[in-house]
Formats: sequence, C-alpha cells, structure tokens
Amino acid sequence: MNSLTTYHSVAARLQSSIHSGELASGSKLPSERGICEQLGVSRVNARDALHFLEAQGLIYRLNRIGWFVSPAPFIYDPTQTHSLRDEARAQNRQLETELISANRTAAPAVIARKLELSATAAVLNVVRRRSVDGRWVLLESCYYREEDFPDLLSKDLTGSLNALVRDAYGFKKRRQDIGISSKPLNQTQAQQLQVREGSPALKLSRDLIVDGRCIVAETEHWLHDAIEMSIRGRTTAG
Amino acid sequence: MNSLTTYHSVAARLQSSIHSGELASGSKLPSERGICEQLGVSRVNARDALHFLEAQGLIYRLNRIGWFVSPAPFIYDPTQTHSLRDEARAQNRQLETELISANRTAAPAVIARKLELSATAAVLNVVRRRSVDGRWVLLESCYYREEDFPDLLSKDLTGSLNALVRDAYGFKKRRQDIGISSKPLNQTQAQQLQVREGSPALKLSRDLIVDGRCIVAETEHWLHDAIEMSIRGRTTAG
DNA sequence: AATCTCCTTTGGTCTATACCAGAAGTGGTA
DNA sequence: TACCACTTCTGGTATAGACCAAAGGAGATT
Repeated sequence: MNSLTTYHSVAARLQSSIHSGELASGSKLPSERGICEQLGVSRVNARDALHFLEAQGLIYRLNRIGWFVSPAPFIYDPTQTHSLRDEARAQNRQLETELISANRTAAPAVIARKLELSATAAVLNVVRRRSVDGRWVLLESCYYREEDFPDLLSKDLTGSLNALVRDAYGFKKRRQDIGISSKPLNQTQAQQLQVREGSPALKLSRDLIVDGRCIVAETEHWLHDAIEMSIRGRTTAG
Repeated sequence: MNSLTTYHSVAARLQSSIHSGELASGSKLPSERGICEQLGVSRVNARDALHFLEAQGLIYRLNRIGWFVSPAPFIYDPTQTHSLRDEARAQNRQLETELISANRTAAPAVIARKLELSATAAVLNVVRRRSVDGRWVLLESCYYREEDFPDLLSKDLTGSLNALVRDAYGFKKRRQDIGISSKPLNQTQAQQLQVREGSPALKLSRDLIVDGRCIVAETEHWLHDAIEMSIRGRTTAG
C-alpha cells in the first residue's frame, strides 16, 4: 500500500507540526478528542497516531492530563561516575532530585544474590526520582550492603550518591558493571514519574564492585524518550 | 481500582502460561480471535493484552503470522569487539548472518558528518541482518570511508567485519564511541526483521575512531526483547 | 518435486459509541 | 487568601462489528 493509513497521516501531521516548531518542545498537544474534531478521524485513529509518536520518542503523556512534545533527550554516559547534576548543567538542563524513601529493608532475591547476602538479609535501600527541566524522567533504587555503609541513612541522600561512596566511605578503587535493557514501567514506577503504567522505559542496572565484591546494586528506570546514552570508548589495540 | 482491568487479566493469564512452561519459549500463542473466544473478551482487550506483554519483552509477533513467546534475550556487550557469532556460541545460541546489500552509495547527512566527508561524498555501505536461533533480531548498517577500505566490497562480508577492519586493513589501534537509545523500527527495517513497523527496538550506534578520525560508522537495530546489554567496567580510582 | 491457484488464517485498520476515573479548573464561602 | 465542592476535561477501558491485506496451507497440475 503506497498511501498512508489514516493514523499514519494523523501522526505525520502532528510530527510535521513538531518539526516546524508550530508545536514547541514541552508544549501540550491538542486533546485526543480535539484531534478527532480537527482532523475528522475516529478516536481510535487519533490514539493510534499518538501512541505511534510516543513510541518514536517524539511525545510523552502525563497520566490523564494530556500529551506533550518531548524535549531533546538528556545525553548520558552510564559508565561515567560524575555527578548527574553537573552533567545536566553542562547540557543547559536542570536536574532536580527528590528522595522518595531511605530505609533498611529485606533484600529482594536478585539484590541479595548480587550483594552475596543470605535470602533474609537486610540491606539499605535509597529510592529517588529525578527531573530534567521539571519533568520526572528517572526513578532510581539503590541497595547498599549494611556493613559497608554504616550510618548511610543519616547522610544527605539527595546529592551524588557516588560521591558518598567514594568520599564518605572511602571506596575509591572500584569497578562498575552495567546492564541495559528495554523495560516498561510497572504501576508503582509509572506513578512516581507521573506517567501511565507500561510507559516505555530503559532499565539500567549498575553493580559497584570493590575487591571483587558487589557492595552497591543500583537500578535506574529512565523514560525512554528522555535519554540518549553515549559511551566514549578508550583506545584499544585488540 | 484494586481489581485488574480486563486486558490486564488477559495479560496475566497469558503471562502465567508462559512462566509455568505451558507456553514454551518460541512457541506460538493462540490467535487473537482464539483468545477472544477462549476468554470471552473483546478483540480490543485481547490485542491490548498482547501489546502489553510485547512491551514487557515477553512475546513478539511475526507480521501477520502470529504471536510467539520470546526466548531469553541474547547477552551482548556492545563495547567489546569479538565476534558476535562466538559470543552466541558461548551462550548456546546460534547466530546466522545474511548480507542484504553491499554497495557504494551517497552518504546520508549524519554519516557524512561523522566520517568527515562532504555532503555529496560516496561511502561503502554494508547492510546485514542477523538471526538468533532462527529469528531475525538485528539489522545492521555499516558505512566505511572509501579511501580507508579499498576493495572492501569484494571481500567476504558475512563474517566478522571487525576482524576485517583489524586484520585485512590493519586498523589495530582504535577506539569505539557508542550511542544507545530506544527507537522503534521504521517500515523498511521492520520488513527485514519480519515484524510490524513500529516494533520496539534498541538502536545502537558505533563509531570507530582511528587517530582521532572516524573511519567506520555503524548502526545496529535490535528487537528490544532479543537483547540485554551487559557492560563490564574496568577498575578505576576516580 | 516444483509450481501455481485458491482458500483460510492471521494481524491490521477502522467505525461509532459509551462509560470510567483521575486531574485540573472554577466559583463560592469562610 | 485558602479551602471546598462541583464541574469539566482528559486519557483509559470496553463493546461489537466490519473490512483489508499479507502470509501460509492445501490441493491440483505439470
């Protein structure tokens, strides 16, 4: 079929408005019913078009509030350890951090394995969400071996946790193993980032290894349109 | 709302069948209309449930053929350079490669910039698709600076292109810069991997830098459920 | 055995409508 | 000015049905 289907046409119209600047970054799109009326299409077609653009990373939705034009993604090197806030500042973005919870809790099985703890061991868990330019885009959950991080929960947990690990606890010589996969948000995660359950996201796991032992296990869930990973390699002769 | 919505229930039923082994990895799910009849739900609910599971990476579809249970993802370190085929063998997987095209072509603007070529310069382009255990999961497109790779198109392009770069062309000391983002497949890409346009995928770009110059620009599109990236860091003191 | 034709099955697209429930807006009141 | 109640707006969920078009299967033919 050479001609576009209806929802493709609707998507193309909206995309064109975005690229032309008529719909600026961060601005709200017409409502679903508004699109139906303006373009004379059914609501299913309007929704399919919006879902298509969402999958492309061009728009995002706030749950039951509306659809918005996605800003440019945040450029992020997950293998680096410097402060995310500094990274954002370098990109003319503004990063804010909100501590959601910090407590001593039973380790989930996966975390217990990574931290080489028994199934019933306790760990220290810090959960934070972060916004870029006012939009919640990242939910992070960090698990710490209690014995390696005494008094962790009494420290300022809204700054660079990496800096804490290095400076306050002295773990200077360490390695990070990183996992990256596509993983939509579950209901709890979605609620924290003000989006719908099932919203597309990238899951990033980071294990901090010191002397061959994993002492911190971290999971980051990034809204998929908000991030672009960029890893600068090092010269090898292999 | 504490109770599940209808399509969530349908998804939960299917997911339970998958986890119990009743629906084995790689096996075909009941058709959409079959699910409607069996569970007494509308086709919209059946489809929503399937889309939900697809987003989770649990199932995949072959275009107009049916839905299938996703096998375990292939574990892939994009920062390493050894042969994908060897990597697959190490994971008891079977990787096949099919050359789609290899030709001298005008460089797309993005590629021209990376390779530091003028807008009208020609490059050598190699396009391949790769399957894991018989399922097309990866579409890769590599662009080479013509002057750095004379006679490239007359070589065997179904093996390790990395090995070619290193051994046949002598570029031993090099660096790779990698980009990772979430990017669904366009119509052409989807067709090559036998899936529907818009299927969720991870886009991986890799620039090969030698003596400060980019000599190869590569793009890989992986079906999102078929891959899990795992990057082993190196010990730093930072 | 290979090819061709026809039929069936499959997901894709579309229509119109209705109702739910969360979020915000508005106006009134203290 | 702050709070509350109500309304409106928003996306979410669901129904029933129809038709399209690609892919494969089956049977016939060469």
